Parts: sequence; C-alpha cells; structure tokens
Amino acid sequence: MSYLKNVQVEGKRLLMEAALNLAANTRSLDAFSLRELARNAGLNPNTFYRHFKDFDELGLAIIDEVTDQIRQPLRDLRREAAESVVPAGSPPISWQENPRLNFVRSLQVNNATVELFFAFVESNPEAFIVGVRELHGSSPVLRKALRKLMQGFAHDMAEDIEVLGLLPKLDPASLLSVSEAISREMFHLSMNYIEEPERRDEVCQQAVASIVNLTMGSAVIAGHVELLADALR
Amino acid sequence: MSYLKNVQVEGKRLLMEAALNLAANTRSLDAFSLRELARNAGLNPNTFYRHFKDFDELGLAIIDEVTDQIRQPLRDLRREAAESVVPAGSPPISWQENPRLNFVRSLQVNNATVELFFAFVESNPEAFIVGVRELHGSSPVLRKALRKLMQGFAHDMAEDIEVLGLLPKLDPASLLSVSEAISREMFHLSMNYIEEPERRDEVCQQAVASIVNLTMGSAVIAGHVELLADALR
DNA sequence: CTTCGCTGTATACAATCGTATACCTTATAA
DNA sequence: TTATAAGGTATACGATTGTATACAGCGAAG
Repeated sequence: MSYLKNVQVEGKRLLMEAALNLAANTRSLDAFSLRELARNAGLNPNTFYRHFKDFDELGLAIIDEVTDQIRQPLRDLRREAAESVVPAGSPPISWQENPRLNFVRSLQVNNATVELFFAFVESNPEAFIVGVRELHGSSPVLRKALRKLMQGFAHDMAEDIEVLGLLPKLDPASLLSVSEAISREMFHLSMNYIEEPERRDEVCQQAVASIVNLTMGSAVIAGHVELLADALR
Repeated sequence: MSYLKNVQVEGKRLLMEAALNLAANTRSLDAFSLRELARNAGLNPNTFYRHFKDFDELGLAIIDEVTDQIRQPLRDLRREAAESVVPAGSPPISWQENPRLNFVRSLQVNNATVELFFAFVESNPEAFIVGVRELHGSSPVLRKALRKLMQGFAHDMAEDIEVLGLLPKLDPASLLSVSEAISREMFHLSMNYIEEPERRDEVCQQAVASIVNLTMGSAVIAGHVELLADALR
C-alpha cells in the first residue's frame, strides 16, 4: 500500500494498490478479474486500459515501484546493523590479524540484520507475498523481472559483505553465489515468517543458521579453514 | 502425467492430469475455470463434482498422488549415488579415522545426487512446477500440504545423511535444519533448471556449491573445524 | 430380476466476464 | 481563444462462467 506513493496519476495508483491487495490477500495476479480489480479500486473497469495494456504490464509497474522503495531500505538496514556493532570510522582490523574478533562481529551483524529484515517484512507483508508468489507464478514476464530483482538484492549484499568486511576474502563469483543463495533462503523464509506467527523465533533462528552455514562453508571451501579454526579456538 | 496412474477412476484421473497440465503450462491452479479444466480433460463440466468438492480438494489429490510417486524415487536416487561411490557392504570408515577420505566421498555423493536430481526434475517438470508454484500460491490449504511435503523430503534427507555417514556427527536438530535448507534450495533451483536450459550447468554447480557450503558450514559450527582442516590439509 | 449407488451427460440460467463505442471533464499547448 | 490529449465514466453485448436439475448406463447387492 504505502509503497506506491511515487505513482503520479490517481487512478493508476489506486489500481496498483488494489492489485497488490488482492494478489496478497486472495488470489494470484492472474486469477482475479479486471472488473474485480476495478471494483476494489473504486473505478470504472475501462479505466484499467488507460494505464495498462494487460496484467503483465500492471505487474511490472508494481514490481518497479516496490523495487525502488525496498532495495535501498534493505541496504540501509544492513549498514545500520553493521554500524551498531562496529561504529563507523573505527580502524579496520583484518581477518588475518584477529580471526576471532571478526568472526564474532560477523555473527552479530548477521543476527542484527536478520532481525531487522524480518521486522521489515512484517511491516510490509504484501510486497513480499506477491513478490515471492509471482517469482514462481504463471507469468514468464513477471518471473523474469523478479529473478532480476533478486539478483539485484544479491548483488547489493555481496557488495556490502565486501565493503563491511563481513567475510574473509572470497573470489567475487563465490561471494555472489553465496549472496544469491542467502537471498533465496531469506525470501523463502519470509513467507514462513508471515504465515506462521507462532513460529517466528524459530524461523528467525533458521535464517541465522542458514546464513552462518553458507558463509562459513564458503570460507572453508575458499581455503580459510585455519582462519576459522583460530577464530573458534 | 505419468504420475497419476494410481487413480482408479477414469474421470478422476483425467481431471487430475488435465489440471497438472494446465497448472504447469498456463495458469495457477486457481486461475483457470472449472469448464476449461473439463474441456481439457474431455469431460462434462459437472463430472468435476463427482470427484471433488472444490479446487483445493483437487490440488490435495494431486499432491498426494505425486508425493507417493516422487518421494521414494528421490531416496533411491540418493542411495544410488552413495553406493556408486561407496559400494554397499564395504567396511565403514569413520570421519575421525580418515577425514580426507570421507570429505571426498561426501563431495562425490553430493555431485552425483545433484545430477540425478536434476535429471529427475527434467523428466517430470510438471510436478515440480506446480509444486513449487503452489507452495507459495494463494491456497492456504495447498501451501500447508506442500510445506509438510517438503518437511518430509528434508526428513528423508536427514535420515539418509545419517545412515550413509555423509557428514560428521551433528545433533539431530541441526541436521534437520540443514536438510530443510537444502530442500528449499534444491526446489527453488529446479525452477531455474527447467526454465533456463542454457544455464543448466551453472544451476547444477550452484546447487552443488550451496549444499557443500551448508553442510561444511554446519560441520564447522558443530565443532568439526579441526576435522575439516585435516581433510583439507 | 430388481434396486441402488456411482460415474458421466444434457440442458438451462443467472451472473460475471472482457472489451468496444461513445461521451464527459479538465489541463495544457497552440 | 480554441484544439488536443489524457483520465475517467456510461452503456451495451456476446462469450464464458459456476452450478442446479434431470436423466442415462452400468456394475454390484439384495
């Protein structure tokens, strides 16, 4: 809802909001009718055609809007978590220098990020529900757009991990690959988080564990076993 | 298609096959009409009601059928991979005894399993497409059923890892948690595998990498760093 | 042999659908 | 000032929908 404030034209915004609502709370984007959508938006059915050629175009518009308003906040969130553990401007200490310190810091940032992430999910469930749903939905156009979006998230994450020194040195390809896997896991778990409120702690822990496993595993494979051995000694 | 041979009643089977077809190739399970389904099955619209109360019931029937015919093959597949590396009956060698040997064996089983898995996906794409799609689809009933199904897969996997000695000793909860994460990753990647034939090698490698990372990461966290260090020395 | 329950069909109908056509308002550009 | 374009509405129509009711074949049970 509150996501779609950038859209200038009244009717267009109403339609996009109604669509996000319907898609999240009732059926898939391709499962409700044009008239049903118009009804929920309080508009004449034909108004749809003033702004969109078909449902794919509507879906893409929603994705674009949501992307703009979700991607940066997610980055900020990660920086925020990092800075709460390592205040900005503090002198960098390499993994080689102090494995244990970096390991612990990494865990803390991880924990904080996951918590903030799920809080973010909770405050904007509709965007996540529709996004994850249509990622494997029936429209090839939307699937492609959403896969690209997730790659974007993964790219951001890789960059942040690099810049914030959250992992010992990985080659760029591996780092991106790990980030992609983490993205997939997080978005998947966000659905469980939304739908099973009574298991939220569990889901949160699951997310933390997966990220730790993925990152530490990749560190091992990249040849940093001894480093981790030192960290855990 | 070939999955639904257990269903005794002709019309019921035709409807389930048609539904799987439509859901995989056109729209979501809730997006096509009862009449469209009947048309594709070559039946009268009303025949639907002879077998199902609504679409959820149809979906559950499909899930049950597919489960029966997919779960055991997946297990066999893993055993097959394991035995191709470590012939059945050969004397067990513990991870403590020979970390390097077990590590290499584990990688090989992993590789073989992933290849077999994707071959399996390729030969039965419809079941996977519909399964993954409806896992995050709009029907709570189907979502729940599919989440349970995935837990079943994860449970099988954990058991096999344990029995086949594919990982150093983990506490049961962690093992299950890792297995669940692997399941999620594999099912997600199966969609990429189906939809992006030109990237299949890449997807395959991604799957292998994620499994290695998850398992080795969990081994590290479980306190087996030194073991891995030995294996990689 | 009859009865009954199961599977499938035929017909029918009101509701809803997508969309074509025409019209109204309002802001902007000429 | 008057055109023009954009955003939104009103009406209309044929196609499709879900489903109610009634009926037909057929195998099993009585």
